Amino acid sequence: MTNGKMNSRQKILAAAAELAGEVGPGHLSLDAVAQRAGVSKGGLLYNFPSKAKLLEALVEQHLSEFNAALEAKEKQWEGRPNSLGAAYLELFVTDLEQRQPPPSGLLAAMAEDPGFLTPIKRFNRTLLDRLKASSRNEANALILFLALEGMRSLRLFDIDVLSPVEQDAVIASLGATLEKGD
Amino acid sequence: MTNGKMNSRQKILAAAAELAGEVGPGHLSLDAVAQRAGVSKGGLLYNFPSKAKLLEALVEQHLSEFNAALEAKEKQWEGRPNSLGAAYLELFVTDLEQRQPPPSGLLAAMAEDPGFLTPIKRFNRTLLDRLKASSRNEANALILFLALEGMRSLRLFDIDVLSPVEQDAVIASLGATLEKGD
DNA sequence: TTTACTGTACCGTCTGGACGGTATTGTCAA
DNA sequence: TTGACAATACCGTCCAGACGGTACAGTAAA
Repeated sequence: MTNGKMNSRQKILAAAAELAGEVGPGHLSLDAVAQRAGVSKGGLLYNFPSKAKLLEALVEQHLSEFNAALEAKEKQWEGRPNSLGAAYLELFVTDLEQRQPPPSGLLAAMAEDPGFLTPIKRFNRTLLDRLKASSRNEANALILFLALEGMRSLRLFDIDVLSPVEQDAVIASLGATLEKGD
Repeated sequence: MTNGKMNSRQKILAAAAELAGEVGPGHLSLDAVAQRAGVSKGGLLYNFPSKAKLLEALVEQHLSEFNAALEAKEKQWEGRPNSLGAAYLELFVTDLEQRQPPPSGLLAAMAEDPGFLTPIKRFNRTLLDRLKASSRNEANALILFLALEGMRSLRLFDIDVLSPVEQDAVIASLGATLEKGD
């Protein structure tokens, strides 16, 4: 489990995500990733046989990290009504507090081929279904989902226009709707 | 205004947006754009001296088209409270009905350099300010903005997960909030 | 004569990826 | 215990092609 391979893969993935943010999503090159990861190009291609596989892994990693964080938050709200909605909302709050850098790896994958985002589509669909199932008011579940998706995309593009005060207002308002039992 | 230059420019812009959707945002090449537009490469570079200028124009075009459409809708709702919010919402409805293709040009610009999106940031900020000003409930204005932004980004990435029924529910719910005078 | 191109040739650079090595560790029969 | 070989995890180099951009001569309309 804790073999050398894991380590190299992780370093490469991290380097790729980091570089994507620096050079622009469409300018991620294998050479640069290898260099940043402290690995030769041959080594990179050993771990990821093609650029496509690397980008695919970048999307997968983002998804699994997001999912893990969401499940962790959900446990904290266990039992309460609409724990998923609360967890999803809470995840955003902590993300904002911790000033997480935007997941530029996603943009790099999309620049290469939007098809790389289909796993995200699937994930979002099941997330939305679960959100609807655990809420009494369907429209509110949809709007919660969309509003957070909106914030997410604004941050992803680095064109976030909401002030911290406004962000708090949005979160408070969505949270209030949640607590009314919807 | 309707001189020959405009025509070539328009053809090039249209070809670029079209191609970006076909080959992927990060694979837009000047050669291919020129060919698609029925223009020589020299001609393309005569109209847009560099790739950066072309992408810049792509973003500008999108913005001005969006703005024009929004102003047109706003006139229809003139006088009524929160006419801007209603217009913005309505714009989405007609966009959905007409099954407008996603503006892939934006993605191509972003793939090259996210900085190309700063005009959109400015636009969004003023839009949000106006939305807040014309609404009595600030939080509702923010959520309207974000929810529509969410739908927009999902469509942009072509990972829209909402069924038509769900879309209608969202629009109806946002519209109802609007009519309550918020 | 100017404007708005066309057409072609070309240059320098970057990129994905193939390929042939190599060091280390593991396996296993004699 | 040892010698033969195999698998793992890389390294370093090379290359064909694509790309942005330049240069320049020609042309047809206004």
